[in-house]
Amino acid sequence: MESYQARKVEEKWQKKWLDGDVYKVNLDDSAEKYYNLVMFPYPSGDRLHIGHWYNYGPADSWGRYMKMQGKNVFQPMGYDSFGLPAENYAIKTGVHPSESIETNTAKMTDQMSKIGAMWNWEQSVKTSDPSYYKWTQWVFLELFKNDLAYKKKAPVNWCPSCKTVLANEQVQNGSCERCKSEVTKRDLNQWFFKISDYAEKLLDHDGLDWPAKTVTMQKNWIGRSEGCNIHFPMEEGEDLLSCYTTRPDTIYSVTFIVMAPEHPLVDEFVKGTKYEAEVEKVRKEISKQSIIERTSEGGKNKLGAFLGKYAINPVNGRKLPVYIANFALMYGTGIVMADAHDQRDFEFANKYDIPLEFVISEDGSVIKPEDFKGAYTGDGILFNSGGFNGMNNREALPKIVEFLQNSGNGEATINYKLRDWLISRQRYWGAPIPVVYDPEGNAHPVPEEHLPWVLPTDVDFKPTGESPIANSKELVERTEKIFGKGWRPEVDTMDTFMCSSWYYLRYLSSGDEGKAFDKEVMKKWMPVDMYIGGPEHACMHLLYARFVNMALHDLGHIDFKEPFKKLVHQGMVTKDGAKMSKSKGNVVSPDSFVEKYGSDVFRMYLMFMGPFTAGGDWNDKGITGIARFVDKFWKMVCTENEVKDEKAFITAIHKLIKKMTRDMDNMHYNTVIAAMMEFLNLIPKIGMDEGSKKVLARLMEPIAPHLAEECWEKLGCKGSIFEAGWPEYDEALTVDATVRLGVQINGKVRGDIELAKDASEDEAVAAAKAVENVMKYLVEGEIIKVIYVPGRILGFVIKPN
RNA sequence: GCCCAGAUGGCGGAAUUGGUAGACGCGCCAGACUCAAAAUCUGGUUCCCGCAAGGGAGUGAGGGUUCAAUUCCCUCUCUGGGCACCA
Repeated sequence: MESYQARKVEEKWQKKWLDGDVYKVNLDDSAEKYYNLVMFPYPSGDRLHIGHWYNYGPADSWGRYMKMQGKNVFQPMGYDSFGLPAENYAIKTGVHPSESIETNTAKMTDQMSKIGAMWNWEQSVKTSDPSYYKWTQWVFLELFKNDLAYKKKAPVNWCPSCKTVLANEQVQNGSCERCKSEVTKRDLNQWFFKISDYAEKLLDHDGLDWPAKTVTMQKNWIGRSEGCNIHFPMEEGEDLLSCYTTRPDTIYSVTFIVMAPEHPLVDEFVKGTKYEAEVEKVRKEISKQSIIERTSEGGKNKLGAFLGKYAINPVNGRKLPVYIANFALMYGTGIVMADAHDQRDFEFANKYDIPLEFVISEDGSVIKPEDFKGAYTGDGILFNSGGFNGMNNREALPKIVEFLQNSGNGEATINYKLRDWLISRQRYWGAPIPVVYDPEGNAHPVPEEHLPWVLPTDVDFKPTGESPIANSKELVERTEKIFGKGWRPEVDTMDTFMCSSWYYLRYLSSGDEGKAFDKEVMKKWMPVDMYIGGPEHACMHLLYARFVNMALHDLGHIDFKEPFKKLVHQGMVTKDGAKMSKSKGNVVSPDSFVEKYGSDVFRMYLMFMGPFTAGGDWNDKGITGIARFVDKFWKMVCTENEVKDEKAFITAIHKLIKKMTRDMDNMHYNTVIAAMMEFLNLIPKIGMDEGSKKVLARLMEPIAPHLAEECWEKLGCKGSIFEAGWPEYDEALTVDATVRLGVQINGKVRGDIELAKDASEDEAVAAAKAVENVMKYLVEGEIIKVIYVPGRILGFVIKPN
């Protein structure tokens, strides 16, 4: 018998699928909709790597499983084609990105079709197409017009290698998320989105079926903290220093104040005084510190300077010297009350000889900082705290807030770590920010009729740190022609995360150039039912997309708040337990394996390696097991066979459907495949029924689509396998007539017995006593307890004689 | 430092609500076919003792609850991920 010819078969079906309309979607179909979305790739010139396959293969299997259940599945695919990868590739090869994007996406589309996935290419998008970024610009303008976008001069993250600014989310451990270079700070005039306005809404994940870990990561990133602003009057003058604290219970211990070096009041305080020179010097030193030095690692090196001013503690009148300090950030109010109950303050005070006082101790007895090596950060009983003496500090906390509030010296406040989203980029290959400036320098939106506000081509796109399109004559001429002499265009482009924050809506427009998206179609199709992609996007893309979606909702454009109902992250494929990387030289390239075994086998082996969300370890030889299985399956279909044991066969097939259904529901593809293997191993014993071959083919459809179709055809079936759908099982038929169960004596297995599934305890005990090895132990003592769990276990507890 | 996830044979990994640990696959061993090899097929394969029947140990380490623990509780070690001077 001929072995399964994977390549020939797959080529045949891929052609049929591309030419036919089985996989085309009718968005108006009345069947239950299912929006199955995978994070789209950026197009590179390279072949698909194993990560692509691990993402797209199993995701397609999920879509097929939904389609087998009769749902109208929408499974689009497109390209995140603006951005650094495409631009860097263009710089390297000298080919203009707009050209390389065309060739690379065409190549990639071809490869992705060879996975044998049912992508809806008719609804594809490319974020760098003017017909797409026209609407990205429209979204920007909607935010701008509604006060959710603004331009501001601020110290921002700068990547010296990428020569552009980065959003906070793109800085990881002080390094650029993309190129790993160390990020520095620069004062620049940049565009921001007010994502911080949405902090509270973004914290709410109710109704979302997301991994708990991702939700936690977003919550930590947003960083809500409840505290209190306390106002300290200056010794001289009218200024009030407002300090944010989560520990108002330590207010009586405050002995000094620290301010962020960037705080605008610092200049006011030292200008023209004898402290100015020293403060300037220290500030310069701090500004030279990298983010890492100033934050995590620099924790040991406290640095600051006295401003020559004093504030007054409103609760006890103490005179508090005011300092700048490197550890004080522009978070909260940028001013911090400092005391001996905080480790950082404690270290700073020791370095600069500032007095310290405790107000909390374990039992309320008076303790002195001089007797301690570090801060007292624990809880306890208050002392030297006016009317709050003797109280537990945590119980006193709300009362102190109330006291401050009543005396006008403070109020409860909530702070978030989430900062506004910086979207300007000083790079060429991105959507131009659709803003122009009048001769006075005021920003104006480019009216919608002039969208797309196209990216000029008459520039050198190599990054210099200045925006490349600043040198475009065409852009300036265009601006002056439309708006008048002296008007100037914005020359920064948008963060590509902006492009990808709404693409799932654009897919549903079917490329309509007249509007961003179709309200009616969206009403039916959104939110996305299943979103599959890497966990690295937890605090970037997934946060931005939720924000943009919520903003569009609040502006009345769409009627759903959350874009992604269910989210799943695929795991990582490793080689010998290690991350694959070019530098380690342990990268597995899919091509040769796909060439040799076919796409079904390759996809199935990836799914077989481990649970989808956990990933797995690639083994060059392991894939042969799947190849053998596919061949075995094909031969089983081609061989005439008959059932040898009717009862056992029926039970086995119903059990198989049940197990595969349950494991498919949970994306446990590894055990789905194992179940089918087990069934095939059973056939020599129980036989195989001709009619049931069709059932097996249907079960294989999601995980090995080419093979399934070929078998379907071979078995003489007409029409799409999807019309037959996913097989159903009868629960009553999944139960074996007899069960084998272990017999335990004092917790140790001493034998096993075969019983009718509903055997009584007496029958079970009788059967057990017939087992010689069981009896051997039973006679050694007196049975004091029998545990019988039908179908599971029979246990004896005996007391030795 | 804080938070989360995990640790099971030579390897990847299975194990409904606590109920015969090691499914399935790789690898390995033996056999069949072959002049031979590959491919394929059959059997075996957690470790230790034993010809076998069987016994002992065993799911990162140590304790606990239970007739029974990979599963529940406590302590610890290691690995991966995230956050990190956020007052």
